[in-house]
Amino acid sequence: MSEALTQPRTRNRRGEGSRLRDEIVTAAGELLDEAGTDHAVTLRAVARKIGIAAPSIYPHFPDQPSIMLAVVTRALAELETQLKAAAPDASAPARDRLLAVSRAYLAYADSNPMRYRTMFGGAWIPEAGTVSDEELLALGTATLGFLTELLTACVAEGTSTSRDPSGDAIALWLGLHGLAHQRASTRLLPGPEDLADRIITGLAHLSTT
Amino acid sequence: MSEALTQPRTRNRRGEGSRLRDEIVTAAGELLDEAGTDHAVTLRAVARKIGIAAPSIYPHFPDQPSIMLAVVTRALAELETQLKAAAPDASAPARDRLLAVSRAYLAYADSNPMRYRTMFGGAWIPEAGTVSDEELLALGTATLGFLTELLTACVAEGTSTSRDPSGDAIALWLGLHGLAHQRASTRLLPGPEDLADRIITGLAHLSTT
DNA sequence: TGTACATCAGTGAACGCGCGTTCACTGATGTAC
DNA sequence: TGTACATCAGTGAACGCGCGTTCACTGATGTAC
Repeated sequence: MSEALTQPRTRNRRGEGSRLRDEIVTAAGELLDEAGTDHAVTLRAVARKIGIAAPSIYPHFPDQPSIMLAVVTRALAELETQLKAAAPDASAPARDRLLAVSRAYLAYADSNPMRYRTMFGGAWIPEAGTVSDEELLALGTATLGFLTELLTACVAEGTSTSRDPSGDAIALWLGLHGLAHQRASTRLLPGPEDLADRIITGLAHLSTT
Repeated sequence: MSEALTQPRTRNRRGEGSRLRDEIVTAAGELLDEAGTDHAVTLRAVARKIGIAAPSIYPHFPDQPSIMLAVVTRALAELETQLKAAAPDASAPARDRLLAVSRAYLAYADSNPMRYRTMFGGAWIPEAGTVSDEELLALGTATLGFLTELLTACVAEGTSTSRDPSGDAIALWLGLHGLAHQRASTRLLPGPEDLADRIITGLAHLSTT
């Protein structure tokens, strides 16, 4: 009674039952953002948030970790979209594109700190082997591929002195990840204003001009 | 009965009650390492592991987060000790000392992945304001100070071209953190063999010779 | 067009479990006299 | 030296709670005839 203040939820029409799946993933993501810990994302809490009975989740997800996996999968897709949107078109200098994408990566983490931590924090990784390592790796590969591509273009353009763009792209990603994760964890340790650019130029061997 | 297979634990003598405090912190750290998630570190699990009754924890810790704080505080002290132990004495070139300490940092994370994630993962941060931000910051400052000192020495020695050693020390720490955290989270994404050295030299502006 | 029926989307009550926390307690140990 | 007593270290039973999960179910909706 106390939680039925919202209207009793009109059920989905036949054939549209899978809409609930989306609602579950959305609600789980919101709980994560609000509470700042995956402790809060319980089956019952998700159900409560949507306004359904807890058992209604079972037709869509076998257990809690698989909900988390869906949240992370969606978040990674979001991140990729935002990175692509932030990149100027290919006519712009590769150096500018790499900087823009790197900054967009940090911006994503800044505006979705809890989600970011969950995506790359490893804490959500399913207990049992419900998700294969390969699957996990594939999730993060798109972003890395993007950075590799841009760094290679910088080298071709002459604005990066990297002698191993694919290896250095990993180093760059790790540097971005370090900064993003630290900022997503605490707001302390501000560092100099151009900290992000130092990390990017340092690891991508970019020219400083 | 099933868990009283170990002998019934001789109680501490008078005045030595605070030994139990140490045992609690140790047990919590072990649970963390074994389970790989702070979900496993419950008051009851800790008590079970030591072989005491759950309420016996209360004279030593008011709640679970304060146990986690003690675990993290101890782990940071351990890390600091290992970094100091890994540094050659001051007669060695500063560049060698910085590399040795940076590698020791990564080695610590590699051999204590779960503990590392907990230390810097932010997930253990107490819900309420039981610990001040300043306190948290102070915990991590020792390591950073160490890096700053060494990087400054490299500049003086001429093996680093950094123009802002304290700012670049933060960048270096963040780079190390990114790699350490990633490795502590999954064993995937191996990258090139000299990945660590690329990050260190890139961010510390070290000479490559 | 009407109607019986299968299916789909979701419910509500109930279970057993481990948790944090409380309470009154016990029994060994050191200390004051 | 002996003994009464305060204190300290830790116990064991009990509570209420939210959790995951099961089960039999309900009622609307589309479909076959």
